[in-house]
Formats: sequence, C-alpha cells, structure tokens
Amino acid sequence: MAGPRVERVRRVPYAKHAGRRAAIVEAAAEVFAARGYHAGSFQQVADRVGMSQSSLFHYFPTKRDLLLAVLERRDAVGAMRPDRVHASSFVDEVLAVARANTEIPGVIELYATLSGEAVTEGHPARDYFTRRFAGLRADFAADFRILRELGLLRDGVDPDRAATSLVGLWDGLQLQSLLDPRVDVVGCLRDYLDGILLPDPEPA
Amino acid sequence: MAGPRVERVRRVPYAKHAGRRAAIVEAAAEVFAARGYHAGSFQQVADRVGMSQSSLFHYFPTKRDLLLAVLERRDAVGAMRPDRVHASSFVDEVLAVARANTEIPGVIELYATLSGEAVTEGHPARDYFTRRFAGLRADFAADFRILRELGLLRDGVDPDRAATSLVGLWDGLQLQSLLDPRVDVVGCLRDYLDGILLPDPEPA
DNA sequence: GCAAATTTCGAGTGAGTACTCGAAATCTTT
DNA sequence: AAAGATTTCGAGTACTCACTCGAAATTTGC
Repeated sequence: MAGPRVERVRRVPYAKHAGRRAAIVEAAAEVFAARGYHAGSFQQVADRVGMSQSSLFHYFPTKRDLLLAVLERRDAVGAMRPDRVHASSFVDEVLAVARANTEIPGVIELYATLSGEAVTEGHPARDYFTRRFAGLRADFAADFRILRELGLLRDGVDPDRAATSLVGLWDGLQLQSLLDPRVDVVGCLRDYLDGILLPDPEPA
Repeated sequence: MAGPRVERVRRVPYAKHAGRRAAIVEAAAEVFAARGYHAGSFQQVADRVGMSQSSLFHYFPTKRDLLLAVLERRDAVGAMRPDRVHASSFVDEVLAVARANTEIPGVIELYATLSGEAVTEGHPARDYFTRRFAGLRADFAADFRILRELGLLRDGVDPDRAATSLVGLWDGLQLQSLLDPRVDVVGCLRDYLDGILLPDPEPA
C-alpha cells in the first residue's frame, strides 16, 4: 500500500529570506521616516534596497503589511532596554532611553511622522499608536505608583495623570526637536521629573 | 492727442470671489484635518464645496497655496483670543484656549495631522510649523519672565525651558486625546502649570 | 444692452500609485 | 544532476494625483 500523501510544507525558508526581509524592513523604515507612510512608496523602498518593486511584493503582499513589519521591528529593537542595570533610578532610565532615541537617527522621525498620520481616517497604524500610547501610560503609571509607595512622589501628584503628561511631554518635545535641534528633549524631561518627584533621602 | 494708455487693473474682484474663496478654504481645512495634506486631494475639496476641480484651480493655482491659505486662516481665527478680559490669570487664559480647542472640532486634528507630516522632506508646511513653535515658545517664555518678576514662578524654573515644555506637553496631550478621548488635556496642563507656578498671595 | 473681465467646467495630460501575472533565474534537497 | 520550490523581474492594470487648456456661462462697468 502506498504511504500517506504527505503535504510537503517547507519548514525552513531559503537562507536568503530572513536577510532580505530584514533589509527591506530597514529600508522601509528609512523611507517612512523621511516621507511618511502615504507619501512613501514601494518604488522608493525597492530602489533603496536594490530590488525590483515586484520582488518586494513577494515578501510583503501589501503596503500595510510592510508598515506593520516596520513598527514590529522597532518594538523588538526598543525592547532591548539600554542599561537597565546601570540605571540608578527611574529618572536615569527614562532619560537614558530619551537620550538613546535622540542619538539613533530616524527613530524620532519615524514615530513623529507616523503618529501624526495615524490619526487620519482609516490609517493602518492608528490601532498600533492607540495601543502604544495606552501601554506607555499604563507602564509609567505603575512606575509612579511604586515611587509613591517608596515616598518618592511629591504629594498631590496623580500617577495616571503624571503618566499621561510624561508621555505627552516626551512626544511633543521630540516633535519640536525635529524642527529646531536646539530644543533640549532630555533636559526638559528631567525638569519635569524633578518637579513631580522628591529627592532620594540622603543616606546619613 | 490720445489719453495715456491706462492699464486697467481690476481693483475689486467680483462679489462672489471672497465668499467662494472662504468656502474653499474651509472645505480644505476639513479635508486636510481628516486625511492629512498629502492624502487629501483637490477632488475631495471640490466635492465638499460643490465645485469642479478645475474651478478650484482658478482660486488656488497649486495645492501648496491651498494649504498655506488654510494655515493663514487658522491663524487669523486663532488670533481672536477668547475672553482675555475674563481670564483672571495666565493659567486661566492658557486653559481657556486649550478648552476652546477641544470643543471646536477639527482644529486639533488639523494641527496634529499637519505638524506630523510637516517634518518630512520638503513639506510645504515645514516652515510654518517651525516658525509657529518658535513663536509660541518665545511668547510663553516672555509670560514666564513676567510671572517671575511678580514672584509667581517657583524658584529654579527656567522660563525658556518651561515654555518649551509647555508647548510640547500641550501638543503631545492633544495627539493622545485624538486616539483616546479619555485623555484630559486641560487637566494635565493645569497640573503642569500648578507645578511650576506659586499660588497667588492671599489678600489678607 | 454691450463689451470686457471673471468664473465655471469638461476633457484632457503625464506621472505616479499599489498591486498582478507569468515566466525566467536561482536555490535546496535528493 | 534532476526535480521542485523559491526568488526575481519585466510588463502591464486600473486608478488617482496635481494640474492645463479652451471655451461656455456669468457678472460687472459703462
């Protein structure tokens, strides 16, 4: 009797696949950062990565898929929090991330450009940014609650509102810094945090 | 002898002109607010105002011109500061403007959408937003300096940095509020101002 | 009421868009 | 090396874009 008909499904895609895909996502991130989602085109991404437009469609069937891949990758990269060990405090950690963002070119542009576009009708990244902002607010609110437990939060400061403000301030400062590099994102963030937090009790 | 050849230049355009133009600008503001500059089209504006696309070109020779007219109009409308008389303080005035923006639909969308797009390469509104942010920072910095003179600014608060932060916070909060209406723009702004200003000295 | 200026529009134009398709080239496994 | 799967690309599709042009309809000044 004949063996069972086996659907041969490729388990490992060709070796090139992952590398090509990564190159495309990176090129797309650059294009979207510089021109925005709507104004950036498949052709521009193809040119930058050195492939034909139709080859791109082999990896990403729609422009929307390409955008979502870009956002996913950024999350993955951003998840590697810098120097959590060396950060001596919550403030240090926030400022370290802010400083890292200003130093890696393209990150701020990407988020500033896309978050603005994302509020338009039916934009594919709208959901992503809604979740992202909500997540950041929740994370910071939790941090502030812990700080309050530790007696490090100034009286009368509401953790949820402070979290919302911190996220807003951060984003707004980054946008300004794109139009005028003299804007000091890190300095202003430090001012804000200094204003709502109490100094560490000096070890006698 | 014949009279001098007079170049007849129309001084007053046809009566319809101003009204039509205003209607177009308003329709364009709605389109740009909902879809952004690049994604919004002449056709959409024409449909909304009930004219043919080619008629629009009679009033605005390029899309860029239309965008600049929209931004100019918003400045003109915004220049009518609400209730400067009834504002009992700097804080009240800022919060009144913030509240007004949240209540007039379309204003926040327009600025959030366009300011994000404006940081992209060669965007026609880039210059506008650069100037606008710089102007707001200068205005608020001047206000904070006056408040310091009056002894109403908390010690250690730098007027310039506070102005930059206020503008950033305001913008960032508005963006968040578009994606989640529960975000309390006015409340967070009040929190911030309360944090850097001193309470009025009670009249004994 | 008449001539001139303005306003309106239908019908394009060329360029660019996301995306499809079929077949050639390349890679993997056997 | 042969067979099968994957990757690549050239050519094309249907569509939308900002914008042009020439001529008809309308408004204005006289």
